[in-house]
This record gives sequence, structure tokens and C-alpha cells, in this order.
Amino acid sequence: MIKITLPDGSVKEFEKGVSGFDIAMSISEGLARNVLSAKVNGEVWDSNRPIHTNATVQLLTWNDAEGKMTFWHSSAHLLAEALEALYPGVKFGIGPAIDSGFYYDIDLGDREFGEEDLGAVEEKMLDLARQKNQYIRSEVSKADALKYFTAKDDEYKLELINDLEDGTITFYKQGNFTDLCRGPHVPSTGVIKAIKLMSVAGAYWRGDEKRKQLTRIYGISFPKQKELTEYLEILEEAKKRDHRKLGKELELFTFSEKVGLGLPLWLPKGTILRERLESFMRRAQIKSGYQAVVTPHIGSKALYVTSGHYEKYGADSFQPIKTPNEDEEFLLKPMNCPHHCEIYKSKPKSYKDLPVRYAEFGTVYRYEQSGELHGLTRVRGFTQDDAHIFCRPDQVKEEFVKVIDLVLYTFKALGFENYTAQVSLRDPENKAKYIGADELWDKAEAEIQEAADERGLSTIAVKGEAAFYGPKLDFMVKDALGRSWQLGTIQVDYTLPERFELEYTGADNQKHRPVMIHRAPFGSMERFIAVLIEHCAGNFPLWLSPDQIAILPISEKYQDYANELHALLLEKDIRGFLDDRDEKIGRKIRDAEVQKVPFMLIVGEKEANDRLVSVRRHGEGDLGSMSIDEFIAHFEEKSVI
RNA sequence: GCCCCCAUAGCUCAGCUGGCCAGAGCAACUGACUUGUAAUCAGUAGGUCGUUGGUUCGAAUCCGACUGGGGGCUCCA
Repeated sequence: MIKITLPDGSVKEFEKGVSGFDIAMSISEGLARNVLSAKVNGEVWDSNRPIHTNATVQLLTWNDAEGKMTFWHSSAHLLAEALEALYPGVKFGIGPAIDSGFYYDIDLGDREFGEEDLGAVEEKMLDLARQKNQYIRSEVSKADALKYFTAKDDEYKLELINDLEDGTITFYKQGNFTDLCRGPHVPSTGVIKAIKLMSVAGAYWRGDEKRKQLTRIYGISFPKQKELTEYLEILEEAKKRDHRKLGKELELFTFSEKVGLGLPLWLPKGTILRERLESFMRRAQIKSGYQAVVTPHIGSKALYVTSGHYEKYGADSFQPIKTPNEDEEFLLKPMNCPHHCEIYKSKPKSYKDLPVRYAEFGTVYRYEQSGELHGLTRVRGFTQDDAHIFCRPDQVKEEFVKVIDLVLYTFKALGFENYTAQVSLRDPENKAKYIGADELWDKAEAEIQEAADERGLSTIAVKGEAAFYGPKLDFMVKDALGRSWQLGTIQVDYTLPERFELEYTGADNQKHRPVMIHRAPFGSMERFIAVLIEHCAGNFPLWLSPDQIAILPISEKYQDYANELHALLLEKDIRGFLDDRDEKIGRKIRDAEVQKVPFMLIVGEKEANDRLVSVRRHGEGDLGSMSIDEFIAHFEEKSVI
């Protein structure tokens, strides 16, 4: 007999060789039906794999992230089985589960494969799923494994096996398909009831662009048809909220082939939105002790040689701008920090001056690969709500905490209630990627963690995500659809002060080196606005809305009163337009609703006579009529940030 | 950059396997209506079917290249 400890702490005795499924059966048959895999001493196992020693066991179902992973991983195998049946001789790369679904990378040789082929594969998968074939695990020797895939002539699997140790290799088989796989898998293909293959994409073998490009097929699957339907509905909703679509419909921004790829053009309405956000941030920054500065869009090449950006990005970026003078070269600035360093140096600093905080809405240019460009979220020219804090080493943590407060204040003001923070650390395996001394990195990494802890942020640490000059704290927000976006960032930098030879005079009358903190609560205006658009589906908070009101006269008879009203509201800094078209009121309302204008003010005979406005709220409907002053009071109450 | 998909009027789209002057709705313009809470009616104008080669008696429709857009490109058996 062996002792099995369950998550609730209870301990039960079972026969040696008991499986996760058996344990579930001992609890309830319903649970047993839903068990996808089992976590045995922290390792996820097949639910039917025998347990031979005392163990802690957690049964995993669709409700557990790891259960889903098992489910999707098994779905990937089902995809492979279907592909092998339909395309004999296909070679397989890897086929893992991902955050939402799974994929398999395949090599079809000369055969073409496109999205129109997905339907047939999907059908085949469902067909195979209905056969309820078991996933059977077997341990194989390296030699046998190599033999099997040599016979199949699958060089990808052979390469994978060659990297593995003998004695640790397992195969899984379901139906007629056998794959090299660590597992675990669900008991049978029968649990996979609903499948949708989403897309076909190219993916380099092992992510290396020098190696062969394989065909990647993405899919998702569910235990119930209903869950697939719901998932597809969420995707539909996401499509409706897509900032590229809403940006066009609400006339916020556009792109022009003639201006250039990835260079957004801000339309009048988008500009209002953007300027509102900027002034919001300006005010918050002034309160937090920042000083605004302005620097040019270009800087001499020497500036970036000093900063290290040239060495790091020079070849893959916009190329230097030449002048009539030979050897004179300027770069479009990819970052604002070097300019700010020079501002710091413009006057000698005392320890009493620190910290100094220079803020700038600085537009920077980075040559993203054309395939990386995406709406406003990945562009080649964008404006950061940038600032650089120069402080003494003993002030770093305090300053860092203050920045965290500013970021959280910003998120709260804009309705991002769900966020997480990621501490991005150096990749310890590849220190050559970074500049700066080890001790400085260690210190900075520790201080970031301390500052985050001090504000009670739940953080996850990720190695290899640091900037090349220092570790960072990145904020990820979840939007209304539960999607995660990386927005604000705070970065500690001991390196640039070194490179720019920044200093201050200490109390000891000696020269000391300041520490720099780079930070951008929004990240970039473009990216932030894109996320904001999708988060609120274009229904911006009143204070941000490009048009806050629309004045809709019933007929041209009330034009004079409408004009007067318009002027009066403008005087109160209430933005909006007067719809004086020769249209019926129903039409004007509809158009204003479609444009998501928060308040519609309808004026006709009654209103003109008694100096009233009939107020309609976007998405809510008629609020009844009120005096102009009453409306202004109501408006001001609603427009508070 | 690379792989797959897409490209028809300002916008959203139809145009099947190549064959009468390329269509619709919305927007625009003109006129009528003078309007009470999500689209008034009628008319006019608007496209060398992304560009460019080719196949063909004939191409928006088939093939190639280019340009642009979309989905992807180390969540490692």
C-alpha cells in the first residue's frame, strides 16, 4: 500500500500502482470523467500512469491551467495524426500547447498548404477524436527512437532525439500515430469534442531564421462545443474592438503609404485624445516633481556612440543623416536618454540638487522589421511619455517607489483595474548581451524587487527580458477582454551615467556618479492609445472623448439657439459640434450614437423657448430636459478624472 | 526580412469554374421635405478592378513579380 496526499491535506491509502484516474474514481465518478491529467509530486503525469510510491497528487481537470495544457497538447497530437493520414510522408517539428490552444510545425515538402485546407484537417481530427483512441505511453531506448524516426525519415524528430539522454525518452501512440513526446496526455482522444484550426503561419525550425521555415498550424480545442462557440464569440468581440478598425471609424488616426510604413498620422479627433492624455500626464508629473524639457528629433552620431545605442542597434536602424559637411552624421533619435544626459551635464550638480527629473514627450524612431509593424502597437515613429530621474545611489529605491505610485495612479485614472508587474532580469547564461558591471546589475535587480515589494505589487521575475543597459519593472495590464498588454516600464540604469561621465559633488566634496531611472507610465502614446481604444471599445471616459457633446437641433428654426448654446459650452471648455445638417432628428441621433459621442443635446421649440436642453446619454438614452446650467453641472460631475 | 492569406468607387462588400458598356448599400453632390430621441425621399456624379509583366481571340476573374494590408515566426519532444 502507498500513501497518497491530496491537495486538501487528506491522506488516503491505495494499492501500489494506483493511477490518478483510480484516485478520482474513489472520490466520485464525475470527477473521474473530467480528469485530464494528474500532478504527482509536482510533475504532471498521465492520469492513467501507475503511481508506485507515496506521493502528493493533484487531479487536473479543464479548470486547471495545467489540465488545459494537457488537453491542448493531446490535441496537437491529434492534429499530427490527422495530417499524417491526409498527407502521407509529412515530417513533424514540434507541437506544443500554448496559452490559448496548440500548434504543430510541419514540413510538407513541396506541397502547398493554405487556410482553405484547414477545414478538411479539422474534419479528420474530429473523425479521429470520435474513435476514442487511447494515448499510450511507452519508454524507448535512444537507439530504438532513432531507428523509428530514421525509418520515417523525419530529420526534425531525429535532431530532437539526438539532444536527449538515453533512458529518458518516451513515445506516445494514439490510433496509428506515434510521436516522440514527454507527455503527459489525456486518456483518450474522445474527450476532445470541439476543434477549430485557426491559422497557418510560417515558423523557423527552432526559431532560427537561418534554418528551414516550417508550416505552423494553430488550433484550439475544447471538451464542449459550447466552450468553442463562446471562445469564437470573444474573438469576434475583439475584432469589433480592434483599434485599427475603431481608429478608422472614429477618425482617430490613419496611415499613408506615401508617408511611410509604420508612421501614424493623427487626425484631429485622435489628436484631441492624445493631447488630453498628455496634459493629464504633464499635470501628474509636475505634482511629482518632474521638470519638462524639450530636445531635438536628431542627435549627432557621436551621441549614440557614447550611449552605446549605435553599437547595439546602428546596423538595424534608420541609417545616419548626412549633411553637406563630410563626416558629419546625425541619427534620428531612438531614445531620449542621451539628450537628457547632456541636459544633466549642462550645469554642475551638487548632491543637494538630486534627484532631478527631466520629462519629455519625446518622439523616437526605430526601424522595426516590416513584418513586425501592427496598427499603433508596433510603429516606426512613436512618442514616449519619457522621463529620466538622476539620483544618488541611496535615493534609488525611494524614487523607484514614487514612480510605481505614478504608474498605478495612471492606470487607475484610465480604468485599468487589472495589472501585474514583471521584473525583467538579465539572462544569466548570456551576459555578453548586456553592458555594465555585474555588481551594479545585482544591486539594481535587488532594488527593483524591494521597491515592488514595498508597494505590495505581485510580481513575476523573468530572466532574459532586461534592457541591455539595466533591469526593468514592466507593467502588464489586462483589458476588458482579459488580454494582457505591456504598457508602462521603469528601468534602473547604472551604465549610461558611466558612459556619459555624469557626476555630482557629494557632501565629502568628492565627485560621485548618479544613477539613472528611465520610466514611461504610458510606454508610448501610440501603444497606450491602441490599448485604451480596445479596452473601452472606443467609449472613452468623458474627459478624454474627442467630442464630448453633440448639439442636435430639431430643425433649422432653432439654429440660433443652438449656436448660442454651442458658444456657451465652448466657453466652459466643453468640446463638441453642432449638427446643422438638413436631417431628421432620428438621423442626427443615430450618427452621434455611432460616433460614440457621450452627450447629445437635443434642442427644439420647447428648449429654445425655455432655454433648456434635452439630454441624451450615449448608450443609455434620454435623460430628460434640464436647464443649461444644470447640464453643465451634470457634465462637470461626470468629467472628473 | 521570411511563410500563409488578402487587395474591386471615400467606406463596407457582390461579381461562380475567364465572354454583353464592372454592380449594391452607405458617404459625397443637387433638389424636395422642416422634422421630437438609432438611418426621409428622389436624382447626379464617382472605379484604366493595388502596380506591372505574361497566358488567351478575350482577364477584375488564370500565372509570375512588385507594393500595401492581415495572421504568424525559440511559450523547445
